[in-house]
Amino acid sequence: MAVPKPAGEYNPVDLEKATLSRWADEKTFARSVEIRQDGPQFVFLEGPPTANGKPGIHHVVARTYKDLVCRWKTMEGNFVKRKGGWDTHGLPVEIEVQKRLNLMSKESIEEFGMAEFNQECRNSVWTYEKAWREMTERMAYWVDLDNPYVTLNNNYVESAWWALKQMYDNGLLFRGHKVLPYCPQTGTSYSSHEVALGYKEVEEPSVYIKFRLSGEGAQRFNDASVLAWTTTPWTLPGNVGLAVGPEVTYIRGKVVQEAGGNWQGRGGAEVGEEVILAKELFKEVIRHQVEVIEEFSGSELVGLSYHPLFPDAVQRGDSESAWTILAADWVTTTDGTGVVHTAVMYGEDDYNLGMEVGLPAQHTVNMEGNFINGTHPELDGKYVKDCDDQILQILSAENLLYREKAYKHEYPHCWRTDHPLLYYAMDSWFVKMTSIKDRLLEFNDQVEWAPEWVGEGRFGEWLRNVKDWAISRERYWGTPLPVWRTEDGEMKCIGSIAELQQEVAKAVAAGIENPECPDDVDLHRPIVDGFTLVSDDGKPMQREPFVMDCWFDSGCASFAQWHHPFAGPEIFESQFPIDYICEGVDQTRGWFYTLLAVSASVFDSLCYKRCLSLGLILDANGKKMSKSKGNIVDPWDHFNREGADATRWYMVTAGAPWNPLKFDPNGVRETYGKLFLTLWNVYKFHADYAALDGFEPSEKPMPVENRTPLDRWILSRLHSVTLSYHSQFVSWDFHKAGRDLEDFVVNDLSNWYVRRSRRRLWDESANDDKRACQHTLHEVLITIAKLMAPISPFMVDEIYTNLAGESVHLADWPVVSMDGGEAGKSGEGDLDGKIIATNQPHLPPLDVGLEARMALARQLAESGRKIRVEAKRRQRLPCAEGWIVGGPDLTEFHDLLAEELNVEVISTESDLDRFQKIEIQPNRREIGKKCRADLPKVLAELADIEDHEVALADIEAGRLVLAGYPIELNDIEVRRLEKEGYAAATLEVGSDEAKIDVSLVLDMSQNANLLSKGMAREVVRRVQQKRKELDLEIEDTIKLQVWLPPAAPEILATDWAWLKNETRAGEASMTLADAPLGVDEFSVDDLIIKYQVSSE
RNA sequence: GGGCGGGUAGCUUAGUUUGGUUGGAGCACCCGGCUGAUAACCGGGAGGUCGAAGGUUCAAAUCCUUCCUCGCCCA
Repeated sequence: MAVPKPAGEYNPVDLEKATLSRWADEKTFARSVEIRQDGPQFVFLEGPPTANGKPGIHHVVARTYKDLVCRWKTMEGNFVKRKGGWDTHGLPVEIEVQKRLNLMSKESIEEFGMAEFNQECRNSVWTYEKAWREMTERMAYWVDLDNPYVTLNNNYVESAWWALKQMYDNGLLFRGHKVLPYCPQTGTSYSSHEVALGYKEVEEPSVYIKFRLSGEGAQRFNDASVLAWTTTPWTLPGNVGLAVGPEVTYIRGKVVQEAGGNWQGRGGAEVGEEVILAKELFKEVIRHQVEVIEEFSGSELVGLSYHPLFPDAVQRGDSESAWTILAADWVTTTDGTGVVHTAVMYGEDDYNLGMEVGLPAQHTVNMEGNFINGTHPELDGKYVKDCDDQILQILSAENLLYREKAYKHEYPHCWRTDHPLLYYAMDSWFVKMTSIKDRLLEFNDQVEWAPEWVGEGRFGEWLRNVKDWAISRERYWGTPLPVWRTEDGEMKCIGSIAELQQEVAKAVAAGIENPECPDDVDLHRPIVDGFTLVSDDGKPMQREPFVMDCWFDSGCASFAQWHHPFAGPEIFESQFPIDYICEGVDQTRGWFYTLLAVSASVFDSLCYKRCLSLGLILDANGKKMSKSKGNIVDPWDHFNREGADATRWYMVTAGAPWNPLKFDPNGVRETYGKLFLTLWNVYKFHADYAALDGFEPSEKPMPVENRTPLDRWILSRLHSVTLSYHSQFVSWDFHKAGRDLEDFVVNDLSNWYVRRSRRRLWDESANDDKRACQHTLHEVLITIAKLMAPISPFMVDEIYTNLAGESVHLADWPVVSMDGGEAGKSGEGDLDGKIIATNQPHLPPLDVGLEARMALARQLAESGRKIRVEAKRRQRLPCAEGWIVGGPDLTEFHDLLAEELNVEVISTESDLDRFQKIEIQPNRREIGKKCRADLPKVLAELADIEDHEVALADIEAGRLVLAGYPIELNDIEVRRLEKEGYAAATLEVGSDEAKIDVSLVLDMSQNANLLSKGMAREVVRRVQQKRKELDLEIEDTIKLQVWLPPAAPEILATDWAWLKNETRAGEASMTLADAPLGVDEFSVDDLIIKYQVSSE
């Protein structure tokens, strides 16, 4: 350590840039990690962002929480590796490229060339890498971006292949059909994560269709029609079944009258026509007068056949069950007709039912979203969503439509192209998550979630309803699915490059031609598609033409970042499972899930032990930030104005991390002005005087117990605040920690300690008190720097480096871990001054009594000012005497209070009655317990008591009974009120059990001595103001003339001498003569005082 | 439609677990004071149907019920 340099002015942008280059020069990040390499591992995993989107303020929020925990854990002595990562595959990348090159269909991509297309994707992935890097560095997120994991790298892909092979070997990977939300524009089905991005409210036709019974059913039910309901008319050509609830009650009704004049839309029914539907929905659906002919249960309908709506659309094949009524227990009567139209290929329930009973599984819609030729002459080749009207027209013309009406509901849309998705049965690959659901739930129970309700509620709920994970995508840019298949369905899953090479060699040996498969073969399409493997019985095997859900990629990050298992077990084993991850709450079903899904299915293990789930970031009006609304906050606006420190501190203290953050640019401004400027000025005050005085921090300081109460107080406060800050960190309450620390810096340190200490440092001669103050400030600043370093790493590093000679990020956390975890003693309560040992070797002595007494002294100072205002006694006119009545001994603060309150002498007065009388107040909590409903009566009688002294004596003697209830001491509170003639205020201190009244009484009398002092202060105040206006240096002397009016109180010699000294007036005169024109003047107590200041 | 979280002053929020005197702060506003104290500080004022209604209770921001509303997630 060395004598600190003067601080200079605070310019956050310059300071932060200089700090960044110092960190770069001194390799501070790397060193901060290396010096802890023998410490315990704290494993962090970076959730990989995609670099083909511009980073925004919400990324700064997430990165702040990642960074602060890693920095904190590092300072605690842990070895915290921080490998960066990039998510580089997936649909968003493809869409971006497709838009740019105008390749909006799969055909056009293939025409363009898959290899070329993927090359474009590979390049596009890095579009904003520079912007990300700059943002990351500027905000001081310490993460290793020079050796990041990248999901497109061969090593990464190979690890992902390995993981998939594990799943395959564990029997978790299977091929099937699945009805998925599908976008014909992008040619892709979507995972639930993606679908979730595009729900929109839309109004669509909802229709009731008449299905005419045929055969036996027609006879039994007199040619009635079964009514079914749908909101997707385009699925009607694919109808092959109707589902009813076997337990549900249905009716058959006969139309007996024409519809009324208020019939809307197409459709209808003729008199004499008969319809069947659920009894419960009958009134809601039927708009004709109808005679109910019979009631029966759904099971009576099961097995009956009906006439297909579009007879040519689907071939019956060998299906017996096609166009019959089927039983399904999931049919409800909450909406529709109690009869569910079933189109096997276009609904999940439909598909499952169809598979169960053997309905024909035939598409009526192709992959482009158009009706297949042969469906219906008017529909063939048309985009299904454009056909709603036409379909209704066709059905209406054949009298198969009963009613149509508009229906508003949430419907999923493509999150990229905004087109409505079609539920569509597709070839797909799945991971059988349903079979490991119990393990997922067990692992989740072991995760420490912040906040808890995300883990228990949202995530737990998701896991309890877990579905098999559809991991294949009919796309180009992604990790290829490493499965090869013969035409008749034999399969092989490849788990490494070496295995691929072996299999290729085997195929070549079997006479199948293959390209080279070198060690660095690119594990992407179309290269891997080019390999044809061979099955055990010699048949060629082609790769399944899918890539994997890019969420599978990032779900592999915990091990694929280390190229596990190909890189050997050491690194992986030391870095798994993860201690801490942190992302937005939107990752609950995203990354939080896929990490667990992969680790559970590959390692049968949890993946992360702690997960901080962050709230969304909203704009200042509470609206979600989005490009389209134009309410995006650019982090650089703040980096370049208030600095990254203030931006980070604001984000952390604006609310709990898991709550939505309304990002208010004014809040950043406030944080800058309040915390950072204040702290800088405290630091500047210390550093400037330290430099001036040649303060050497390493010299032996005065023992704390010998320092002034003010010093001991701020040091004890530092201890208390540090402990509670630490325990708030431990319980994830970073926002509370930050707010408390901010309060400490602004109120305790700056507004009280420094303000009360200024004069100590102004003294030019060397003395012990000044040295003690320097050491105290030094120690406080050092510890504050350490505490703030994780949240806002710049300014405190400048402070710490100047004061301690090295970067704060190499320093140790000031709190050492304790067994009980009881870290946060607030220092309240114990007024008698017991010092509580906390076994914290790096913190100064804790003295909770001193803290409590100082808190009281400060309250008294506030009271004193209030007394003056109420008594209209100006602050600069001293009072002769003041008394503190009651409470603990505050002798140690009497001088301080006298100065604060401008009172000549403060003393303790034990004779309460000299100033005060007592008053009895009810303790409602206590009386309420015993009196219950009679409380108001008791209170009324209590209020009627006139002589409180007597009443108190009665209570003490057990004689007082109110409304029939004996009143005891703990039923009341005794208050003290000041007698008239004194200006006074009373405070209540202490906790419920031991409440004490403390009063401050001021003597309001005046005399010549007081008036002289008061007048001297008035003059000093104006002269100082003038000195400032004249821009004089503090040490400059002045020439001063004062002209007093004859009625003014005399300024006594001692006060005049004090005045000259205070204002550094070398030459000074004071007369009662008339002043010349043009000099300065002020008025006080209706007197005009004139003065002139000039520099000497 | 279901789950979760929120709704407290013009704005940002504490307090709600464990009911108890007059719901606390900060920003902004108004008045006053103080200052060789920094984009300061201190005192006072104004500003609250604590989302609404009902219930429990002597007593509800706090507990219960229903509803409204916003957000997220799911369907």
